[in-house]
Amino acid sequence: MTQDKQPATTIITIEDAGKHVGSTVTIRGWLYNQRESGKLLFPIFRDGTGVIQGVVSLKEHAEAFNALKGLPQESSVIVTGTIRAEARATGGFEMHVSNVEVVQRVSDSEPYPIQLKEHGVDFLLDRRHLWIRTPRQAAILRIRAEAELSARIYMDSQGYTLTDAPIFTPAACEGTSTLFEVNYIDDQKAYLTQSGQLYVEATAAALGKVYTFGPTFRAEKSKTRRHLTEFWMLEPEASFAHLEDMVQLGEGLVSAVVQSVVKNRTRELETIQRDISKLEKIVPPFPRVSYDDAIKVLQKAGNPAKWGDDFGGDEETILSKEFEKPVIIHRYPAAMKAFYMATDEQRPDLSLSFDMIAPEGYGEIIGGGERLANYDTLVKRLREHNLPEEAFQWYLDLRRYGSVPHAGFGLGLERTVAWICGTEHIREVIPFPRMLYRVYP
RNA sequence: UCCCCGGUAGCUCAACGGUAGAGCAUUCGGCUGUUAACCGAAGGGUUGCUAGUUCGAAUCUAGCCCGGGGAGCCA
Repeated sequence: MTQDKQPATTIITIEDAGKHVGSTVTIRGWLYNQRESGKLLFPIFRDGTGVIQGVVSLKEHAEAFNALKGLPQESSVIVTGTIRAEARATGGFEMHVSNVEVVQRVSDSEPYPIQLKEHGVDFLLDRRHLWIRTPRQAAILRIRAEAELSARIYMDSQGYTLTDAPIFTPAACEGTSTLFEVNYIDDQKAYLTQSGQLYVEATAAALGKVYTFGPTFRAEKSKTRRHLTEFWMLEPEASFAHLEDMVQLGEGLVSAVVQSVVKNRTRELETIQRDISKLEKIVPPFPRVSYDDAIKVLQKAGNPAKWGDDFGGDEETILSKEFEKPVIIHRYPAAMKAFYMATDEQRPDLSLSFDMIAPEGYGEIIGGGERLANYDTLVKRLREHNLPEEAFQWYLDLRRYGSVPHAGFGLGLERTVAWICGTEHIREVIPFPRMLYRVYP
């Protein structure tokens, strides 16, 4: 390793440029774009924290001018100059460049493929490793990071302990979704987890209030803007908790995440031109609608839904359009929910379940509810769902040894962040999306 | 798995039965305040693949491949 050359001036990040007006400073980054006007150049630099326009004249700084003239896009540079407030520059500041060190010059014969104009989705996804350099994508990834951080801070503040769930699992957690099968050691088969839920039920019985936060895999052949084959899920579980406890935790969590992004990532929200006023309204309580009532709302809106139907994208969109906040739909028919869901004592045809539907048509971001605590009922359900009982013996142990009422939910990180960012597609909110028919790069 | 839509220059698209084009990008030239700068010039194509219809196919037909959106399923 060779030591970087130490410039004589202070090294700053572009996001802090405004604090250095009048000073001569150094920025380390990349040439994002450049315009020419005779003996003036207007390079735009980016460093990951933002972009800033530079200006350099041949007359004043011939060496810097010649270093930048014709320099291909995305060449890496260390530039030194004076920061000035400048209304004509986007961002309000610009750097009068006096010195340029080219770290790596991009080849003229292989120019940087991503231009500042529009590209097709396929083209961009094939170059996702470069696409994330654009200001919009970088801002989205910072918002995702804020969402993850604030979610963990909130969960811990509520007394929940993070207990990581395994990625390799012996069998289906729910039996409904398609699993990725992998070869384990010595001809054994294992499956990539499709939910940490069963494991978090075990850790809840050990630690009380817990959650898991990690990747989840679904081999569903879903080709929509709301689906990934690999996505991140936060799953709380609490012993002695009931449906209403989880509804309150869910709205508290979602509100905390949204408000943290609004507060700490304002600049990024502006970069992606998100309407912040819509996010500021996301505070508890969220509207609650029973499944029974949701059917009535749908029928009123002219939707052909009838009792017993599950909600698809259209139905979710109709329901979410009724409110400015996420809406909680609770007590779905038991028949459409997973085998481990508890039922309502008053109405055995209903499950003690809830979904949270994001506003603006972003779909279900939370699904959860109260779990079946009774051993005999659970065994009966396993058989009804044709699930391999051997693989679930450890899970049944949780009902053999001190079973208690407990509840939890799963929050889909990408759908939540896609809604917060207002992105067209969920693939933009994860650094390297894994989708049906796409595992590159 | 099913249903729709698409595949033409590096990129975004036009041409819809009669010699394959534009803008951007690239290269060269011009310009001292540009905002996806602008002006001028040049290079750049086996129209996804394979058959077929036709005097003639980017264009019509069939099959296949690849991608996008949606349904089902789900976060």
